[in-house]
Amino acid sequence: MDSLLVRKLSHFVPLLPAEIELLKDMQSAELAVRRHREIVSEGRRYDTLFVLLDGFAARSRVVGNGGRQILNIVLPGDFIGFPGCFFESALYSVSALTKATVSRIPHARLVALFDTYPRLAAKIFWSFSCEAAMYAEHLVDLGRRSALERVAHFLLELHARLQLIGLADDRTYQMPLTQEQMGDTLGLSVPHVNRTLRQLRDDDLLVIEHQQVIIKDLDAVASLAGFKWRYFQRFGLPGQLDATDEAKTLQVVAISA
Amino acid sequence: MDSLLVRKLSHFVPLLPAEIELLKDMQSAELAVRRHREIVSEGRRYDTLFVLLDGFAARSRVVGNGGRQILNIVLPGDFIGFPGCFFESALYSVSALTKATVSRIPHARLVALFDTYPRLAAKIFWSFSCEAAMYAEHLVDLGRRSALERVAHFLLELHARLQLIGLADDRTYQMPLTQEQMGDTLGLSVPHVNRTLRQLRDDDLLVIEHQQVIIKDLDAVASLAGFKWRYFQRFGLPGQLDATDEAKTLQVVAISA
DNA sequence: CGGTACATTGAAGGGGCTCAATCCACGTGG
DNA sequence: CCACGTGGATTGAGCCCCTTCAATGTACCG
Repeated sequence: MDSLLVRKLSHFVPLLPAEIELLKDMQSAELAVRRHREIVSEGRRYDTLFVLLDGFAARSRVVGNGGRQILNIVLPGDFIGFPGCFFESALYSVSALTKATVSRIPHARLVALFDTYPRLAAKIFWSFSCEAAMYAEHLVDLGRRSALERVAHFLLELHARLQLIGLADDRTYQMPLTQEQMGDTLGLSVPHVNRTLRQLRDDDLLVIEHQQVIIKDLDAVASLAGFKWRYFQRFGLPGQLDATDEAKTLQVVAISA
Repeated sequence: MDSLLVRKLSHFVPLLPAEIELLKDMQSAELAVRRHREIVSEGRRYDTLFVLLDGFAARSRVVGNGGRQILNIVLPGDFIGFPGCFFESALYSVSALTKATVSRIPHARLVALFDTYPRLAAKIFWSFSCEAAMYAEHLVDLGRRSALERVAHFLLELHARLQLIGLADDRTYQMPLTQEQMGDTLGLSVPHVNRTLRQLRDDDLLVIEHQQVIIKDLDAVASLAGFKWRYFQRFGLPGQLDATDEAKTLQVVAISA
């Protein structure tokens, strides 16, 4: 069975068999990370990319006055290291929200990929674009949506992302975040997150119990949140980078090598 | 003289002379865009990247209830098209805030770059990382900063970015945004932007008059806003991709090929 | 059994919004 | 040359969403 990384990437860009092999080959042995432990620390140098194989993690920044902003939630199959990994030192911390396992991809391997297998490098970078699009969506959330819309939108996005990797079924999924962590991602205080969840529950739209999200009325929640699929659409690359075009790809590799 | 694009890119990653030539060559003739005109429209397919050569532009999204969120301000030398250009249809609109001129880079040229000149492609993608980092910073703004901090931080960031391309001097720069546009980027209402600017003025920290920002007390504003350079640092690629180290670079290619 | 982590609820206050009026600079046509 | 229209800045009054502070409840764990 394919790894979650492969499964997620192929949702966006078709992967050649050789590329799947290469992805597998690039990763180190699995590495266990304990809950609350930092995988990447803000301000520190680091020269490896990670892939989250299992568990939840959060990319975050602490701000002067003691507050904290979670930039995004990292799910299994996601890369850890963009965009910070391209700077002198990490711009943000990434810490495990649950027990997690990761594998490492040495930075040098990624760089080398540009020479040896540019098309795979391109595909990986495209997945980074997807991540940037999620940031942008999050921006709209914080800038222009009410607390109710934010919470609803957040939970729907998580649902959609988890479904993509087979970790959520139709209406429910496990969601290990505390209300404090939700508040930190949505720019809300803990009590208000709580009240907002209560309202969703009272309105029979959505319940969280025992870390399980149960969406009672998907359409209503989606319309309340203004949720659209957007960045989950497939990439649009007419003809190019297409898995059915293997001959051409291999030829290119030969030339550039 | 080098173009602004080259000048900006070289701040982050060293460019080889051949790469500079190539960048120049990839761009179409200049294209004039009138104020308020959309360069890219949300939801529409489009298959070219743009480079903003002159003027200001904004990447934005309209939300259900009539509001609008500006995701970031596009300055001369910036690419237009990330991350939206990698999706079926544009995720956001980009519209000119002033009279502007752009040049086009056909999407196909960029894709081809991965085969013909992967290292330049890599550098361009690295500049996209920088953009993603700005999104993240903007997230912290909206999530965890007060109106006063937001406005101050925003104006300092613009100042720093404009200095990078030689469009701002020590303490002043031209800033063509209306208060409404500032409000749309900072998630604030027009009256409140106004009151906040007034406060900055009353405290002798910063003035805007005739579309000119005058920073009276840079240190005070910076500390108020918690402004740090962060994503303006150079990229940290020890040895690799370094223009002064071409021999080693080639060696890496040879090994990994 | 006490301790810790987290959820829940209440009361009070404030930061920022909405609504609305006014002002100002500028361009345009009569 | 002036009247008018328009886009934008400015200011005020009232209110509401969300925060802060604080207390209580509850599950789990050593």
